[in-house]
Amino acid sequence: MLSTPFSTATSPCTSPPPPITTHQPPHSPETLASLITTSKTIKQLFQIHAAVIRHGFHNHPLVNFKLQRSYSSFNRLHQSLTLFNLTPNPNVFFYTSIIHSHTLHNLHLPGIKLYIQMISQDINPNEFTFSAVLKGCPLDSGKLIHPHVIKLGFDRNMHVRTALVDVYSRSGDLASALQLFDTMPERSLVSLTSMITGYTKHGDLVNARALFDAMTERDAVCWNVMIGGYAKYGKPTDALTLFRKMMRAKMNPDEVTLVVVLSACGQLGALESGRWIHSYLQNNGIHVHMNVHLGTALIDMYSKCGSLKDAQLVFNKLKNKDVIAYNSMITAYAMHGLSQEALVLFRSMCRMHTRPTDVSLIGILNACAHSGLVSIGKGVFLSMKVKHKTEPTIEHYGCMVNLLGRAGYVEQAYGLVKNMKVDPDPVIWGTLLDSCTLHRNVRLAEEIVKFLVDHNLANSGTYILLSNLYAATSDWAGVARMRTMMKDHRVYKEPGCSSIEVHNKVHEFVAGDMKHPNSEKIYMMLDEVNGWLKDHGYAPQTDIVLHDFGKKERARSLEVHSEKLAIAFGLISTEAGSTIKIVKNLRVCLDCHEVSKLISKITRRRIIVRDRNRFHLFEDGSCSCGDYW
DNA sequence: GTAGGGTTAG
Repeated sequence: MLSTPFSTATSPCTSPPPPITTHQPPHSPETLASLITTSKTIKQLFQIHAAVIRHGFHNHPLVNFKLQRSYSSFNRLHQSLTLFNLTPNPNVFFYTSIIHSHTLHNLHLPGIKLYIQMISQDINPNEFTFSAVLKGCPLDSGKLIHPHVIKLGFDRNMHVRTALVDVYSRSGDLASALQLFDTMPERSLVSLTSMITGYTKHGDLVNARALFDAMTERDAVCWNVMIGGYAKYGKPTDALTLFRKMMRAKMNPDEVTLVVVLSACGQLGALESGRWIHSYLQNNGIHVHMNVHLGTALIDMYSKCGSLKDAQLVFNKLKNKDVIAYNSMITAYAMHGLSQEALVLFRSMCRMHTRPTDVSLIGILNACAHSGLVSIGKGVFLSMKVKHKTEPTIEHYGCMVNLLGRAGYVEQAYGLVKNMKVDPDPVIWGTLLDSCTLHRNVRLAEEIVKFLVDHNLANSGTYILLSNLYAATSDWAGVARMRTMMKDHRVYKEPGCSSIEVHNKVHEFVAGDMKHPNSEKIYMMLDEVNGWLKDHGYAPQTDIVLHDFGKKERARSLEVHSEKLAIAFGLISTEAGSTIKIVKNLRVCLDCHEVSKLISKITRRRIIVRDRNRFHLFEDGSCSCGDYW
């Protein structure tokens, strides 16, 4: 235990201060001030602070100021604030610095309170103060401070103006942001980046890209914003394309670039590209195990690309694991159906005094859902409030509804939805209807759909799910009714889409796709596969199709599900015996699941499919999900 | 002596 100058201000310091090598008289305020600035560890700072007190310089303005700043830079905001409060008549420097420290810790409201305190003490803020208080501050506070900026004439200052642009653009008031941006005395790289960030944060990638393309100079930060924008808004292919452009432009990627690119790789299931980044890190002397951001991004990428082993390797080597790193690994186990491993890791995380967050609990509940661990899941859910001090959110309820519904307790799940403290959302109704389909519970499904329609809560998913249920029970008249209703309400089914990465390139397929350059060969392969399946006595399952086709046509439409096209392409374009990895946007359908099992047996290939919810590893005729998904 | 833009988990 370190003795700090705060707890033992008058007790002797146990270790001597570092040797003094300047020609300043020993322990002059100037020497101490420069020692504070150069201290490398919090321990050194404590020692110097003790020396300051011993020599009676604790009221020296410069020394005091530097101590305040240093504590803050070592993440000791509390100590920094104590010093500030002990400072008699703090001037604008003290105020600006302590406000900035709060801002950096995302404590905007206390920062704004200090700003108000400063004004009430008749200390005039300057351009530095405004930059500090506006950085990252919420829109309503920003709007209150904006007139002060104008009144004191700092709105032409580059830093202050940029901070204002940032306040508005971050909060989505892009019109105000743009107005401030367009009337700037001059644009800077930073102000442009802030504007681009505003666009990307609100999904306007087109305007963001237009500004980005028009830039005359670019640094890593603005590349990161643009690439990250694509990654976040479901355009991972564009993110990777832009990243390659960045490399061609000889701009060195930094840690943030690689984190967002890894996220894009994960979304795409682009393992080869992800591995390339991992090698890049190793070749450039970046120690992944020392960097929790990159480590976590790699865990997430490997897990989403189906390489759980690699995710575990990175996780095990990772030093200073934080809750996000744990959550990534717990989620990885859950997605791969390894529920016990997820639970074990969760418990060991709690033992290491890392407090679980709502995401950890979502991970655990999903892990239970993927293995039908009903009573464990119920236990976790009930303990959330007491043990983990977390109020269940709609997402936790969603997990529980999924867990109960999948396991066959559909009525219990419905009861939970009716009695929960939060308003049900379309996702939770969808989950419930999905369970009705799985367990062929037409009566409850119709009751739910009637409720949704009566309360104006029905959406495209509602009709699709009920339609699937009618199809599953061969009620083709019901399917037809749904189709008419969907046409009347102009709702369309989200098209199924599967992708596969071959030789560093991602190929996408939608159902019945003929657009791929190798289409002819793919369909020939598919015919061959269908022949094998027939030889193995497989009859296509015709009950999950949405369309009211005749039996033969229904079989035909199943044959060309996007997933089968991707597998067929994988079979013709990868080495015999190698693993085929598919990523798809919807859940695996029953027929594709059966077919994948058989193909894995017939071709002796491992097939890994990542669907909307989890992984399926098909090997030698069976699936890692144990047919429970 | 004080200032503006970017990061990971569901």
